[in-house]
Amino acid sequence: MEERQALSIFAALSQETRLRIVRLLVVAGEPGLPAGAIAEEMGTAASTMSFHLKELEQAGLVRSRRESRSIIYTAEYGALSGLIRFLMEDCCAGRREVCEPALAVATGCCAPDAPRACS
Amino acid sequence: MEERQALSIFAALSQETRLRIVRLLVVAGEPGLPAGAIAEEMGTAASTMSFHLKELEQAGLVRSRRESRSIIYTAEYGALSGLIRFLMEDCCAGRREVCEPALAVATGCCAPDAPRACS
DNA sequence: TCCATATTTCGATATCTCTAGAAACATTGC
DNA sequence: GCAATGTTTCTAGAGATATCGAAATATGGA
Repeated sequence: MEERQALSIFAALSQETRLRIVRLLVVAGEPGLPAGAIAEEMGTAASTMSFHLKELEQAGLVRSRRESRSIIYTAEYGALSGLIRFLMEDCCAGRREVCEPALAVATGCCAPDAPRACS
Repeated sequence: MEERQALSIFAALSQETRLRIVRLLVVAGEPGLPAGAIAEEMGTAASTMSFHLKELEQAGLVRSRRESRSIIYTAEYGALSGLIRFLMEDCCAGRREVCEPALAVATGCCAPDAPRACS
């Protein structure tokens, strides 16, 4: 991942509503959620939600598709794992203090007998 | 890591100069670098650098100590690994698409025969 | 075609962020 | 005590961001 996209993703995730949107969409999974449902869940005006969703889409964190009258948003898992990779490779440079704790978490998350949720 | 601190860290890292500062300090390691040296490296005014360093310190990404006339800044590795953990545990919830690629990176980074740098 | 629904774009406003010069503060050495 | 050095705080201004109502756009159904 290039620095420019990482900066863009950090900016996108630094806003409370947008972080909650990403969380919501990650849990929602493949089927995703229509913009209106997200706005209702967050308690914001439709236009405000549209603004935030555009930010997230431009950062590459979500993808949208039209389905009849609705526009359905889904999480882009690759952007999230790419960001984690960026943090480890960029911040690990020359040091292991960052990478090793991350390895421990990832190992716990992804063990064959781990529950579906990683926390 | 609490959502509040994660938001604060995302905001801190969403600014190009600050991201570069973190990178610089991670590489600098334990001895750290004085504010003036960082400002010179980045080509910013001392007051601007002070502003950014304060942001980073408030986010918990760096720590400062006085040494004679200089103030030395060092990276807080725990905040970085904590952020990675936050991303994995918060975004992995119910899904493995994020965690598994992260595990692959971390494994490569931290293998016994891996070079000091993780990328 | 016309109306209802879902969402985005536009316009305006309030707030926050970034920048750097000037002044203030802290430390050291003479 | 005084000057030099290193850093922070203050102040101000330019630019970016977040919010929402109103208007515009797109789709589906009667």
